[in-house]
Order: sequence, then structure tokens, then C-alpha cells
Amino acid sequence: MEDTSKDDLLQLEQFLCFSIYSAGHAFNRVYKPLLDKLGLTYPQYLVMVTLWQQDNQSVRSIGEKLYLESSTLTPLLKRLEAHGFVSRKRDPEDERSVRVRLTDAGKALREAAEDVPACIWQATGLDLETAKRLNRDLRAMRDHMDAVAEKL
Amino acid sequence: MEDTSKDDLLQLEQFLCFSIYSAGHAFNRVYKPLLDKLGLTYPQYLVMVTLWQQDNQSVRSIGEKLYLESSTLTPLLKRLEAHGFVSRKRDPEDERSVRVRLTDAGKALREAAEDVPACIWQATGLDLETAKRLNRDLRAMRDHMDAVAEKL
DNA sequence: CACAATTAAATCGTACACGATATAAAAATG
DNA sequence: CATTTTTATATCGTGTACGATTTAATTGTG
Repeated sequence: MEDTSKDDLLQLEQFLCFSIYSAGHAFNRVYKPLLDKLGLTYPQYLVMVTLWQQDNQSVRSIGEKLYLESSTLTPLLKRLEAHGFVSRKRDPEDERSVRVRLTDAGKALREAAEDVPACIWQATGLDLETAKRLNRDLRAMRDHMDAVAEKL
Repeated sequence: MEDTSKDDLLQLEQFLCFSIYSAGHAFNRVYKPLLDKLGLTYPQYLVMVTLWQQDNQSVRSIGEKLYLESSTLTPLLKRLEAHGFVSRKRDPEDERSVRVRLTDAGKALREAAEDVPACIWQATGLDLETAKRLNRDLRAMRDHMDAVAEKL
């Protein structure tokens, strides 16, 4: 009984990836009404969070932190720029890279978004213990899978 | 030290939703090369799995199981139909609903996909214990959040 | 039974997400 | 120093995702 049976594998695999897939959707459903008020989508919110933590980053730097490609970020950042939350400008030091900076409106949005984390935390219904463990295990899994995917 | 401090909240919330978001992407990266061989995307694979478990379902039934809307499923199912894996036909009993059925190719694909779960399981790098706990906690969280989202 | 309300799909518009490719700038090499 | 290679973004095509709306069929109610 102590080895991993075929049935266990089938059940688990199917449902673990799906649990993550559907949990992501559930997060989105809770985030949406909160972020709508701010005029942001969830991926846009993530970009703003990374900029609130450190302003004036390159597209590449943001992409590394969020695991996103330029093909995803470029249009997203243009939308943030169109909404007046960030500015995009070629780095004079290195004309290949684009520096993304918060505008005053982008900085101001930080206060408006202040209560979002607590609301989301509430909605998860988790205790601190479980959340910390979940977080740790998910990150470990993600990093392991990224390493595996790299080798293909 | 035993109450939930503001900093704890901010760190945790931010990173738990993001851990799930990025873990989902990581799963995709591992799934992709495997599913490419089958001619499926990950959401298409999920639909096929539900049909392998129970053939001849309505769009609505599939949507309930996968938490997806008809606006997502209709074009996805048309692609599966175009690839010859399923058939779509109005239910004569209730002309509003569309019955989705596996074709012979769709049924045959099940064997070709046999090894996928074990490959993915390998790639997670998890032990059975952790995976089961992760799965349980994620589902509980998702259901809690869906219930919260419902009330908005 | 007529007519309103509900339900099931489909359609449309917006926004990710990524692989493949293109473009331009910087770095590395001979 | 000229040429190749690498690097940073941008563009394009395909495929989710979902909210809002539409259409057609069924159900519920007077």
C-alpha cells in the first residue's frame, strides 16, 4: 500500500492540476469586482504591485518576476499607459530596453488598492497556517515544474 | 504574535494568489509538449477527460464540471469537432441543449493520452502526501471563494 | 392555451497568454 | 573595426476566458 498506484496517480494528477486551474478562476471571480473599481484586470494589478514594490523597471524585469513574455506584457503595458497609470520610454543607456514608470495616478492608485489584500484574504477562508503551507508547497512545485519544462 | 498582522496579510495574500497563478502557467508549460502530440490544448484535454469519464454530455454539464461558460466552451468544442474528436448535435428531447459525443477518434485518443498523468505527476516533484493535502486545501479554498463571489 | 419568465447555446467585444518571427540595438568575436 | 551573435521589445496568429447580449426553445402562470 505504500507505493504510488496507477489509480492514485490518475486521480491525483487530474485533480491537482485542475484544482489549481479552477482555484485560479475562483480568485479571478473574487478579484474582479474589487479591481473593476480601480480600472484594473488581475494581471494588470500584478504589474502594478511589482511597480509599487520597485518603480522604474524594464519590461524584461517585470516579465521575470511574473513569469510572463513580452508578447503578453507589451500590450498589457500599453493599456496601463492608455489608462494613465504608467509611462513607457526607451532607456537612453540601452535603446533596446523600455523603462516602465509609475505616473502620479499610478502611485495614487496604491492607496485606493490598500484594502484589496485583506478582502481577498477574507474570501479564501483559510487559516494562516494552511495558507503559508499552501504557498510554500505551490512555489516548490512550480519551481520544480519550471526546471523540468526547461529541459524539454 | 498569534493574531494576523497587516504585514502577514499583505505578503500572504499577494503571494498565495500569485503562487496559484504562476503554478497554473507552470503546469501549462509541462503539459504543452505532451498535449501537442495529441493535438490538444490543456482546456481541450480537460474537456476530453470529462467526456472519457462520461460520454454524451450537454455543453452545460461540461461547463458545470469545469467551471466554464458557454462563451468559452462553444468555440472550444467547435475546434474539437473540427479536429474530429467529438460530435455536436441538438438534443431532440430538448432542442435548446447540445449533446457532445466522442467520435471513434476521440475514444481512441484516450489510449494515446494514457501516459500523460504519470508524466505530469513526475514533473510536480511532489510526494503523495503533499499532493493530497494540496489538492484538498485548494478545493476547499476554491469552494469558499466561489461561495463568497456568489454573494456579490 | 396564451404569454411571461426561464433556460441553453451562441455571438460579440475585450483582455490575457504564448510561440514564432521581426526589428533594432548592443555585445562578442575574429 | 567589421561581422556575427545575442538581447530586448514588438508583432502576429491561435486559443482561451468571461460579461453582456441575442436567439430559440421550454416551462410556468393566469
